[in-house]
Amino acid sequence: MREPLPADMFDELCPSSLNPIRIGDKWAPLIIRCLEHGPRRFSELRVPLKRVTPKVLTQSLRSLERDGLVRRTVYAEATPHVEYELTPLGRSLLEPLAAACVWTAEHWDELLDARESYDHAARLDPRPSPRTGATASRTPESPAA
Amino acid sequence: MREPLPADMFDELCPSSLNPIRIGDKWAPLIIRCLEHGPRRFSELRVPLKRVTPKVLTQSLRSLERDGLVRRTVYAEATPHVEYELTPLGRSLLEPLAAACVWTAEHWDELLDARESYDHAARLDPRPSPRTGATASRTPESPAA
DNA sequence: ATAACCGGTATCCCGGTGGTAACCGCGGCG
DNA sequence: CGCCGCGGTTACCACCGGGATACCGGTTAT
Repeated sequence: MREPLPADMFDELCPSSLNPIRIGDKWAPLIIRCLEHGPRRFSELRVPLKRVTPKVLTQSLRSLERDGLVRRTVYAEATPHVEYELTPLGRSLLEPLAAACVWTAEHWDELLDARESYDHAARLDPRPSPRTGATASRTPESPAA
Repeated sequence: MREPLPADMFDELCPSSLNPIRIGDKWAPLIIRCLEHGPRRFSELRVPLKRVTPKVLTQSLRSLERDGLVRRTVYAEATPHVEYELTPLGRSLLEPLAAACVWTAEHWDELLDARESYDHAARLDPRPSPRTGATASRTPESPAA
């Protein structure tokens, strides 16, 4: 809980942006998962989210704060700092978020295969004008070539 | 299944764009729900999705097709037409999609309240420079006024 | 012949998201 | 004193999603 977040928490190739199931803006789900096990400071979050610039991280955090999913607390003690943590409302998102992760884990390969074959077919058949790509099941029109 | 889709299937104020849980692009979840009970033709989909221009609807359908979630079939019979239907992979999305809908239904009010009070506070306190907005819990710095 | 329907495309445009880089005030510390 | 880390902010900019409008080629209906 207090141990620092691992810098490689998110795979470089993490397909969150390609994932059909999304929560909030581009980085919101990753932020939520970073906060899953307790409050975190801004600079702590920057470790696993090293691809996120401070501006964008601030934007995302503000948006989450606005939606009541994250609470921002300023500690003005000797060493002042800021902590972000999930509100109960934010915690309630963990469940559907986990469900989304499960779906992705289970079907990611299928989705990638589908994309690959779709793109492959599109390269072979750069749809002339009336889209002859997807062959009809009954009485297909004459295929190209 | 073969009865036409209701034109008012989606509320004018349907907050899908504000929903923190999203699937695919802006219209994808609505399209998926339109296809939930059987194949649909392009012009059938345009009825409930009347706010979606044909270009954008085509884009969304192509994207879903590319991801293997929707199958596009051209029937070149006497009266040629096109049908879209969910693939098994697309059907598997219905479950997390429903979970997302449940979450939104349960927490929509909380989220709206949070936004309202956040925006209200922001108007009262147009953050001067160092953000004094969120009061610290211990040893808060002197609040404005 | 002509009009309508179907399933889209083509073109233009606009706004928002997200990225880069630089800078900032504050406090602590060597 | 100067510098660093913290937690950002500001300015600028490129890209892309999405919207508006118009058009299109084929087929059927009138």
